[in-house]
Amino acid sequence: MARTTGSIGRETADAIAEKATGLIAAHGFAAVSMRMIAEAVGVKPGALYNHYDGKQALLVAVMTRHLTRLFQAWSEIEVPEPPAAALATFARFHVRYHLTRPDDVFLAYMELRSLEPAGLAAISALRSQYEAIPKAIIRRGSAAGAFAVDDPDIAALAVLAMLTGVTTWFRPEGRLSPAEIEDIYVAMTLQTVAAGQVASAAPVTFPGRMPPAGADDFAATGDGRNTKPMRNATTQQGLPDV
Amino acid sequence: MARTTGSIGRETADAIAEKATGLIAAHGFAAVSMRMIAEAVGVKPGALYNHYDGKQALLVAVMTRHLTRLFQAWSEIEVPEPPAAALATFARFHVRYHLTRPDDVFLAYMELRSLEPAGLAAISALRSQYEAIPKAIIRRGSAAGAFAVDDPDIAALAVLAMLTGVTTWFRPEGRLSPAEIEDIYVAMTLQTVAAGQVASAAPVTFPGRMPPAGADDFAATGDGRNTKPMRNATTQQGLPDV
DNA sequence: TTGAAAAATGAACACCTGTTCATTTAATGG
DNA sequence: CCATTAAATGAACAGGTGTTCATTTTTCAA
Repeated sequence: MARTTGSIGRETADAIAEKATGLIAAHGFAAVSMRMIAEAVGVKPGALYNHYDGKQALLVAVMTRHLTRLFQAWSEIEVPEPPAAALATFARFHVRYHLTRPDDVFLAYMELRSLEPAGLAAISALRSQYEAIPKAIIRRGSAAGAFAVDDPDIAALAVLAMLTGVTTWFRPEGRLSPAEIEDIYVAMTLQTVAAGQVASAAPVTFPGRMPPAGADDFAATGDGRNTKPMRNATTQQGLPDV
Repeated sequence: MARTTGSIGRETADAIAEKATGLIAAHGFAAVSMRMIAEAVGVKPGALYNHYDGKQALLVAVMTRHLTRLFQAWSEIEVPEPPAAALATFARFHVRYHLTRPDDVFLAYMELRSLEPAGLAAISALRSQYEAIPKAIIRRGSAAGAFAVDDPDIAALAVLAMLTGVTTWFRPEGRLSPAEIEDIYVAMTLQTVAAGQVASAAPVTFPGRMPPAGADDFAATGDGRNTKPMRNATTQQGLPDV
């Protein structure tokens, strides 16, 4: 025998994934070429194909790597039993992870559209698995009366969106430290699902057509969305259809 | 004189913007070619340049069109005086608009990275102007004691992220109608900023390194983010630095 | 109907894309 | 040290990119 697999190749493969993550997060998958990635790594384009089967495979690898790490990190967390404490723990974890590796998170959430069917199915499954964490906590807390939400699953998705949004404005040189940001988001998360308040106060009057009459040939673009007329629901009063 | 400007050109220009919006929202700016847009419109690629100066100018035009419409729609809304009602009105407006024109919203939030400096400055300014709406409401409600938030501006951004996130899972054929979804999100928004509760209960124990030790050459990718060590803040207890 | 201007065409351009492959370089177990 | 294999190279490929421009077609005011 002679040279063993992965002696130096593992390092290069990691470097490729790392540089690709940064570039794709910054410019988008389609905007980043294999030549750009190769140059960032310090290698010629052809070398990338010794480590990944192609651009699409690289994207799948990068996303899988991120989600695997995310699960690994969560599995190491000690989650307290009470729903409120559990949700607080999750919120803190999620925000901290996002502030630590914003590129990975951003990429995994944004480039699903760049995945071909095979990879999409795999990554979507992992993503759903992660979303199941806050869903389970909120469902449990809701059933136990610790939380009061209209719809536990939607509340979980709303909380996730809120927490994930931190990456859109966070700058390390900003006025708040990561720890302070964590505290703020944990508090807001708990408030969002908190029991003991009637939130739907103040009936809202909401006049006016909503979608400003745009080009009249707009309908041609519609893909069938929003065809169901909006009907007034329980807490609404006199809200005209759109 | 002869033929007047915009006789038929306005329609084509609108069709181009409309088709471009849908395609870019679906595949990303870089992944959509001028030839794809032209074909969707039913025209040859060269014709696009009779209406827009180029691909970049088209993106700027599409975003400006969306934000202009958004402001126009908001300006037609009657906003009640009390902060809670005002915020509820904004939340309902925001969710409804997003459910009505998800492509425009998604594109405007996601393709900022595809803008060159000139266009970026213009669009960012409009975006900040929109974010100022909930910021002002929450600041006012916070000062008046109607809301209790740690940081009004961050609360506004968090609420916006939460509301905008509705587009990531909404499907018109889903089990909830748009009106029901509006109600749920309005309620959650009000809860998020609600006064009268101590949310920061349950001290969280949070062991373990957070960023799972990845490639050791990761530092090379860092762009300076997260260099400040995380320090424990007020509501935290025994949370180790990352 | 005529003439001028707007709009669309079709072909061409220089360049960039992902990917391949025979060849060369480098590392390592025996 | 040497044979073997991993890894990197450099050149090439077929096709796609944004954009241009002279020409043709369409529209409408006079």
